[in-house]
Amino acid sequence: MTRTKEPPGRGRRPTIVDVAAAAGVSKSLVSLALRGDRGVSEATSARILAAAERLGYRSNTLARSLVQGRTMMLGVLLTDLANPYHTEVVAGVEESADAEGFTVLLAHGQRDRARLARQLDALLRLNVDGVVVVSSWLEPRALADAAGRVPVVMVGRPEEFAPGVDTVANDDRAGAEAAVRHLAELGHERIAHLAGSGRPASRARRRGYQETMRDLGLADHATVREIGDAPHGRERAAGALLGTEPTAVFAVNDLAALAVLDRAYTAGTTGLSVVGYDNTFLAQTVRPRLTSVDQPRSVMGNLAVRLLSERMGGRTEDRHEVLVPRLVVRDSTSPPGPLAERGPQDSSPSTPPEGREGHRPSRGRRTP
Amino acid sequence: MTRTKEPPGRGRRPTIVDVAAAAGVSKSLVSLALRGDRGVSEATSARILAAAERLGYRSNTLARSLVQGRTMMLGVLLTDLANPYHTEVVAGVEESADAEGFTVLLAHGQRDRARLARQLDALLRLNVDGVVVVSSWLEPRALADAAGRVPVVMVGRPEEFAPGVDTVANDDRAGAEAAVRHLAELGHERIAHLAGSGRPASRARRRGYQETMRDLGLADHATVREIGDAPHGRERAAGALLGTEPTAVFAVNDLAALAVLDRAYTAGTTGLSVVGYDNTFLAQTVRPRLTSVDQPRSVMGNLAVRLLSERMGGRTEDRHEVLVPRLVVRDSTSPPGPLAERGPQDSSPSTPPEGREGHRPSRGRRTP
DNA sequence: GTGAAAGCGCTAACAT
DNA sequence: ATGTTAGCGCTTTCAC
Repeated sequence: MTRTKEPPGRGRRPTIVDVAAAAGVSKSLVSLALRGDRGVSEATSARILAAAERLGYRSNTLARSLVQGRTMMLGVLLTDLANPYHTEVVAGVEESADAEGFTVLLAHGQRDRARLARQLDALLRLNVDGVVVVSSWLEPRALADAAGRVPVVMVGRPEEFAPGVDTVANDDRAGAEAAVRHLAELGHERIAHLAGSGRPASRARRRGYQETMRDLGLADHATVREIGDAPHGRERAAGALLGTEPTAVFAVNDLAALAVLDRAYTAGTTGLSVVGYDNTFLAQTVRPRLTSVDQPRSVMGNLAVRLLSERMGGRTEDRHEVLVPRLVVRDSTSPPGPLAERGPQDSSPSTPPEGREGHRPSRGRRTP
Repeated sequence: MTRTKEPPGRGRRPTIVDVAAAAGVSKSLVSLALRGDRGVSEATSARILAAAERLGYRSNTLARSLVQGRTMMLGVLLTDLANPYHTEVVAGVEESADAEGFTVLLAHGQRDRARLARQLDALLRLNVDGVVVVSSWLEPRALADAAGRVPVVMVGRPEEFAPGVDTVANDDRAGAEAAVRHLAELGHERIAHLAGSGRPASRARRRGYQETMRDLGLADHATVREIGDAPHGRERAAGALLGTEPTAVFAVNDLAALAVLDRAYTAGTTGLSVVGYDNTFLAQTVRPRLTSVDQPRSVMGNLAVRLLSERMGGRTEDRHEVLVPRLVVRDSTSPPGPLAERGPQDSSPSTPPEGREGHRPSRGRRTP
């Protein structure tokens, strides 16, 4: 029996049944017409659409998803909203998701494993059709667990590969190597490294630094300081590193690079070269503009969605994509020597202050 | 009849019915036990929980929400993921939402009105219980529309108040005034303004600038350049502004302030004072550290959630909260004169390089 | 071309 | 304390 149980007054939102009543048809027809199923006569279809419009009808995603068993939603779980690296990956995800007709929902877990797990759970309960995890903080266990229910891809370097979870990462080792080689080519020998703590990506960069120093015969000059958890850990470690009197520093990321420049400035040190990592917008915003290793963030986001669709399409073997980073050279690196400090120099607004490229991007792929 | 229609094999996720079958009880009992309803005997409850655990059961939010008529989800719609001002507001929203048991879903609309509207629509179709819009780009029309279905609060200065929509904003006029007065107190007279284009917040800051200049008897020195839409619009406008030879600049936001410093540096200008707005982390990251007007972002986020709960609690009159910003003084402002340039100076890591406060935060409230 | 009926997974009366 | 029954709003056979 198709009827309205109460006048569709303020508060109750119109349902398909209300539209049906208003148009004088059955609710099945409304459902069909609304999704443009041809097989509904022009006339009725028009009548139905008009009624829907008039009532301000909007489909209830919950109800539809419940019956269809899929939501056309992709969940993105991220650790750090404040990190431009992460948000640019998200932009890539959104771009591809849009193209495939998915709606993207973001969940933010902070740097808190428990919270991250809760947010992931919330996404799963919502029955998103796939999840992109932009974080290496989530425990492999939780990740694998989620992958048992829905396609999951993680962007970033995992502590260990979780079965069923695809990954997209950049080659941190190669990025570190490019940074160190750039400095060595400029003539630096005393190249120090300001390292991150613990996370897999940091470790890989550090390893890349050390191996490259060794390969270049500069192993004796290798010096590492690790950023601690304490407040101002970055500045403190940077200060300690400068105490060893390097002529150049490869920093684990752009913020660390800024801390080095900050300490150098404070100490009156001059002519120090610094390379960052991630090539966030900071790198082109601060003075001196930062030489930095760029990861192809939006490509990584695109790729994540592609991997998800492949899984939905039935792929079962795990896939681990590794993209090649490229060095972007700007003003924070120059040959060693006390004269290296730069004075004012024009970079007119009509010539965008972009860096010269070092490496060309390319892609590696491997399937264990 | 409680039975499983097919073996809960790989692929089909276990439902409450599966758990019921496994525990040998009815599905209602499972529902009750799962939500810890006392009124279920210890023994059965334990049996049910065990079965659920064993099957890896997780409730289906879709189904629950459909019947309950609410989702315990809050939607946050934001314009610009890359803007730290926005993300810090979001952090405030998350904090309060967590405390009230809501899950927060973020939707990202870019700076695109159409996309923004689509994302809002997606949130509504999901039946979120409330929406926080962190953006002043969405059309008042769409906003009011949404407010007709669910509580909506917008954070930011609206083009016009949309009926049914609460707002939370900072007093841009007062912030601008604080900035200009600070510069005047330092002895500046030739204080110029690098203005934003169009948006209500920019307009209010510009007005604040002009009125304060007038009040200080400096109207004759008031000079404004507006940032255009062209690429490098910021740098171009900053350059033009410097052409008028001000001794100080009040910039519409931190990025604009950086553009001014950049142009000044390039031109070899020395001793220029610059004040930014928003006090993003950039302000304390770059050299010189930026004097900037701070908005109480997390408080704004908290407040947004409070307004939402009030609406859910039945409030019907609109509410428009206006928070008072405060000036944070750092190194980019000093008395006028060519000698004002700063050399290296210690700010040891043990003394956090925080700014001295100008104004104290406080709160205004108004209900039309 | 259109309508009736069954159900998605869950909760919430209402029985027993 | 436990089971039965009716939906939530929608899609989807399957008749007419």
